[in-house]
Amino acid sequence: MAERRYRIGELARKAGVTARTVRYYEALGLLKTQDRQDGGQRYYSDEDLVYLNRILQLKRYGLCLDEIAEIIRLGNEDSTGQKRRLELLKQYRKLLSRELQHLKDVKALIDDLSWHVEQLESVELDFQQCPGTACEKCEFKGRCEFYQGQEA
Amino acid sequence: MAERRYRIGELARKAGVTARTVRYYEALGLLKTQDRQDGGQRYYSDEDLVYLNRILQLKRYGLCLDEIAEIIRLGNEDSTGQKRRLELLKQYRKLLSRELQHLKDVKALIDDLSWHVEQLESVELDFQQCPGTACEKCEFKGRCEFYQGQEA
DNA sequence: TTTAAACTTGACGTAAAACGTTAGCTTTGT
DNA sequence: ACAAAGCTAACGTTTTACGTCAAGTTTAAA
Repeated sequence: MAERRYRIGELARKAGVTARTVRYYEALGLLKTQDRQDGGQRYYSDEDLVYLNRILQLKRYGLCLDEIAEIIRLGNEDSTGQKRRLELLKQYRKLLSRELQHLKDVKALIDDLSWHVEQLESVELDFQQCPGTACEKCEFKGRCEFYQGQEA
Repeated sequence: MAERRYRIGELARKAGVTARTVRYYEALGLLKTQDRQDGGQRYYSDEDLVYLNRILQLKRYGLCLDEIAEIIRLGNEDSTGQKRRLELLKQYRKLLSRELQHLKDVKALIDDLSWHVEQLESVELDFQQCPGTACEKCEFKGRCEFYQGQEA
């Protein structure tokens, strides 16, 4: 494994993005800004490629660039002490709990749609009649959050 | 439960949105466009409120207005026959499988971040050094997707 | 050495999403 | 009667993640 060095175009190609994207990420603080040749062109290593791929992975996970930048920023500031490390952990945990919440939401949606599909299969009701006049005789009435609290 | 009738402002207030939003939803085909008074003002029933709330719920679940519109549109066309009902079911199932995929992604993210938190707690590595030069001696090397396939 | 390809910064453009915000006029409730 | 609430039409806004010139410079290859 020779330590190859890439210019921006090749790096981008290898990661499946454009050079513009790489510069954009650099501007946001996601990628390093040093390591220029005399001419001023950017040079990258395999390590940088791996780093970029990691960023793209986090993006695929659904994080926006801002959130990724925050993670990286906190990590960078962490080179000296332990105090910031704890801060980073705190951020991670925040992200984690947010995503756990998200997971709960998605589960709720799936549950909801599954229920709806069941209803469609049982032919009796559909979204347009439910909730509404059909509520009274609906066998799922008990679990309908809209039917509840309509008294007030 | 008297059949109360609301004008747009009150409906919006009850649902926690603005009148603009209601008109916007109507324009997108999410809400009915009939039932105007002679003067041309919109009038709504409790049923409409429930309907609007249902839309907002789907939004909270993470669906965009376009997707919600699609669901409603399919349902509306379904008033006559059974053929379209099957189409609607297909759409639902598509949505369901998409969200199941999403759920997998979120789980992967949580798994990934949990792992990272563990690493931070065990002090040895962090995001900035990983992956990179530390890879060789990394105990998690086996599960690192970046370390793999760097041979080519 | 000479070019064409690739790179540089800077700046403006874009595209979708989901409304916000006038403007000018009409309708409705007290 | 008159303010509050509605109406349509149309342009504005914010965010995100880049795309796309433009005009000049560097690098790799012949």
